[in-house]
Amino acid sequence: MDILKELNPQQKEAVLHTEGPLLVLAGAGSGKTRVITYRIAYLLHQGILPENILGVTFTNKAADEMKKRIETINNSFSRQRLWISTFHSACVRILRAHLKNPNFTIYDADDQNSLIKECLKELNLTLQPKAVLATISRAKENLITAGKYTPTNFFEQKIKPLYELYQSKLDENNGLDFDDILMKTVLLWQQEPQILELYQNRFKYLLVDEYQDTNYVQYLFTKMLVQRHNNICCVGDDDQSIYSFRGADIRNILNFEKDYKNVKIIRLEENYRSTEAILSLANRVISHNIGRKGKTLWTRKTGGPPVITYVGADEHQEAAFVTRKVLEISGQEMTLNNFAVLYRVNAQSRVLEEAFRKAHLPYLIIGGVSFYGRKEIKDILAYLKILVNSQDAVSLKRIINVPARGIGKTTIQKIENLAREKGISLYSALQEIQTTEILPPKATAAIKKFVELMAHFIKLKTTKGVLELTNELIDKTGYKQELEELAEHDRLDNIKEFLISIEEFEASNEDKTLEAFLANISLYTDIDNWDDTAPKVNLMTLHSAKGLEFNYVFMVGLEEGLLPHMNAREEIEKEEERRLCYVGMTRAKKQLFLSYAIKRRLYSGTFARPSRFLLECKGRI
DNA sequence: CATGCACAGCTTTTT
DNA sequence: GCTGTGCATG
Repeated sequence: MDILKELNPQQKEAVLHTEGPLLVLAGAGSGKTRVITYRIAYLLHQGILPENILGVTFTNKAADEMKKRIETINNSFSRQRLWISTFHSACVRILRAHLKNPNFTIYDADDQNSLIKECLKELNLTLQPKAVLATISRAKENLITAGKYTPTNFFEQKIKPLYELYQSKLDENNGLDFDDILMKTVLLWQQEPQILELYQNRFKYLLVDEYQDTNYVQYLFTKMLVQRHNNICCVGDDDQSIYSFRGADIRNILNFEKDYKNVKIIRLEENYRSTEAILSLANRVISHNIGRKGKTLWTRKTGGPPVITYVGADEHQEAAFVTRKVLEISGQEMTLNNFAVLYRVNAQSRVLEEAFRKAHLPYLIIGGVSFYGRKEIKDILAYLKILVNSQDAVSLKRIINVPARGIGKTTIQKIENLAREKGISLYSALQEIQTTEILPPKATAAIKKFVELMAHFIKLKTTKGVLELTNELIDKTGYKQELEELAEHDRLDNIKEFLISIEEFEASNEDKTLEAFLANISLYTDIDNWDDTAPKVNLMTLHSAKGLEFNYVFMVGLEEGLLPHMNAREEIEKEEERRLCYVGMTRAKKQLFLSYAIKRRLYSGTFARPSRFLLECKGRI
């Protein structure tokens, strides 16, 4: 097979070792994606059917790219039958196939927030929604359902009833949060072994990317799945584990040898991305961490322009430095998409934006408030979600009076009361309440009009596609008109963009139903649609930068308190900050710039001391 | 029901 | 120090 010539000995070994558990410890820029794609291409070449392979990645973007790359190597297989997807997408597919009520709504962070606030109100508690949700999320990641949740301290005692109420509301709404998607899949497999068997038999070969960032449910998912055929290939890098705050457990990769028998371990240590100047510095920083699997990256790209450190008087000077350098280098040879500015917290982007705008440098912020997180998009999506799942009260309450149609807070309260009394959904209560005299005539008329409007859309849904339906929706609800009257051009543009994304969905997916569209869109984020060829400087957090590479990388705000962040107090947390720093540094191909400011106004504090990670490079820059 | 003001909250977040 | 949220007022 010709393609094997394009691999180095270790990569080739990883591709050819198809039977039995395999752990590939792949350093930054060592051709990890190449190994996975070639491995799948090789399996297909060996006559393995596409439906017998499951590849799991962490982003849709990675999944899409992988699929494309496999096709360029080998395009004689059925794209439909090969599953390369995120954990969540795979689980949604499984749940949609086996759940009694498959038209569930996926609740994002925003929806979760509304729901937990309701719960806090009902139980008369004043905890931080964020803290509550984080605790519930941690529980779900560890497969602890509300019923099984046993408090061990005062805080958790307060959480218990909240978790129970929150979950019962989710169930009533037929809504699943992101954690439910994973937890319910594994629970389904535990409760109905014949369903698990179905998938065990189907997926003879499992590949998991970014294994260092899997949490307990994801770990279980993979472990249960491979029990029959035992062909699991996990690829990851313990030095790039940066999501422990989301439940990622580095032990999954560190204990791989104990979890599976006859494990083969292959290290990929040749870095094809960065120059020696960059890599030696990164190696130096990460060597300060203990408890590593241990590997040292090397590169053939000896020398290279030195890593440059810049000290600014304040954050504005720092931003000016970045702008100046970008202009200087881009003027000579490089288009702007070759540049990235990486920071620890999103709040740092503002100063940079100002500087870029002043210099007329086009830039693009990745992450932050996502496109699908925008109010106008979420509103439209809420309408669509109700059409699929009328039990979804969160979405219903979101748009019942958007645009304003005379259904106020008291009215909604009365409808909610009726729904609770009769034990029916909020949507059913809308119909029910019209036959009573609970509401004043004006409100009843407004409800009637709203219900008729929704009924119209529900009927339309059976005959029209998603695009036509949505077009009519923004029109008939008066949503578009309102934005036009308020001259909200940005929002109108966003809606136009949303309509384009529907067109793209209809063009590229076989299942063009609204159900499929919603399931798909809930699992997509900005980075998945990111056009990395547009001539713009990329701005993003260090976290968002994982898996990406740029010729020129600027890491800004290398100060104690920012990187490592002040909230990372424990030593293990400091080590994760160091890994974050390592991830940032290893994104650079040609040249790396490190900077900090002597004085920085962020929130109300001032940071002053250079980051310890800079000091750890000492003697090298 | 819309607007304004006060006040909380502020790390990262592939899904 | 800034921004989004939530309640009170008109």
